[in-house]
Amino acid sequence: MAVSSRERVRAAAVKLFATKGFHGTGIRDLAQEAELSSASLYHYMGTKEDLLAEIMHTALNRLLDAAREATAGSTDPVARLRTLVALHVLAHAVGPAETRVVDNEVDVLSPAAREPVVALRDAYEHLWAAAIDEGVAAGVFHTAHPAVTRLALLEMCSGVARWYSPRGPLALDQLAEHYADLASRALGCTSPPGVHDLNRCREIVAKEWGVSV
Amino acid sequence: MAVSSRERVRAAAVKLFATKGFHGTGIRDLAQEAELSSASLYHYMGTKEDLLAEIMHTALNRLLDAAREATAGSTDPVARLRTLVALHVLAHAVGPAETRVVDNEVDVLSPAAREPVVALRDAYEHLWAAAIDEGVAAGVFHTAHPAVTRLALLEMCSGVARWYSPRGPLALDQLAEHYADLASRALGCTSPPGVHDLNRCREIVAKEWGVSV
DNA sequence: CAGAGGCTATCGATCGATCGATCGAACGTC
DNA sequence: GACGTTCGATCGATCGATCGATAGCCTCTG
Repeated sequence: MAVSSRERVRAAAVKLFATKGFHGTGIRDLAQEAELSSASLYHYMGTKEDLLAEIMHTALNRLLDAAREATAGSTDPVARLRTLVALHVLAHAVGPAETRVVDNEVDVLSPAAREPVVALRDAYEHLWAAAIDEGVAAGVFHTAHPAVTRLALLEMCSGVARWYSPRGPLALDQLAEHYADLASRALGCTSPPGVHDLNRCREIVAKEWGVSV
Repeated sequence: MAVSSRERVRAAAVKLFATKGFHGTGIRDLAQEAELSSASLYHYMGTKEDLLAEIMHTALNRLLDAAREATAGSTDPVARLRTLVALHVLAHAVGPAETRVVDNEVDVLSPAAREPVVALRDAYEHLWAAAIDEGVAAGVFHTAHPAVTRLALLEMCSGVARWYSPRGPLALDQLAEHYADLASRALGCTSPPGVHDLNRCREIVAKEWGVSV
């Protein structure tokens, strides 16, 4: 067997939840996509909501781990933020389905299931907040409302998952670099682009997401 | 009767579609929110999908009309783009529910119902594209990939509907101005902020959305 | 080595609940 | 009596989930 049933169920859920939404995806849709009976589905998952929550956990943990690894050891706030932007954009470009599920379906979780997911998201956003705040404190970023700017940039970068196509004219590394430039400029960054290691981001994405970038 | 049943049905749909999603909202949920029986709902709508499509049409037409009115007569691309950004942000801040429905539920429409909605959205985005392209041609904007930058800025501004709260520390006009600054900077705008008339945007939003801004 | 027992993976059939939608009837107003 | 508005009752379809059963495989035992 090339891929296990467990993996097929997960892949089916990511694909269908992303395109049709959680409530728009039926158990029978899932079963058909995974090439299993609807009864067999329950051998690999708890409830439909459990399946959604599990997808969100793995996706957010992967993003958080990747972000920590990519910025580890970097003290320059400008380079760190550019790295965070590039990684975020790459992740959303190579795994748009998973990302859309995480971004759009959080509200369908029950409060008990939502809480740890939101905590993971907050931990991730804290990396951005720290880089921005340090840059402002160091005088390399200039923004009147750092928290608002952080949200604006995050939304800007997450939007990539809603429109990017690998068949478009832009290669992945150009896309990531362009977004890093947009973010730097929006933050009023006066210093030169600096050396943030885009190749390191590509390697991490390739490793964590299991794709060639 | 303070508000007509027709208005209550529409308001209920906007609220519930925004918070629970189209497929997550049942006919009976709609009826309860509108204080009507589920049978009476059908006196004011066609199918549930018709109701969704009608909401999207009115919302997008309003945004498109407001954008055209706000930028009418303005020849300066910088001022025009700042106006578009400010208007977009204000609209998403005062009507987040309607906006989220338009942004998140387009895919649930059948192809026949989706087509005119997408056409409206394309017409609106064309206003942005024209302002950006003219600014690049005039040498006041500097961006290597204008189309990508347009998408990035649109996503950034639409994101406001996902987090803004009127109880936050930022007033609406500060928010709009801040986003105009972010967009100008991201576009590599070198000229001074210029005179884009934020008050005009506020008046248009107040008129079209029926709220005090 | 035979075979009993248990474990994993799968299924068809079916459960009660809810879905979107429709019907005929009753209400009040002109 | 015609019209606009509302409703209770109910339709067939589909929902998420569970049931008991089966087929294949591994392990332990005599």
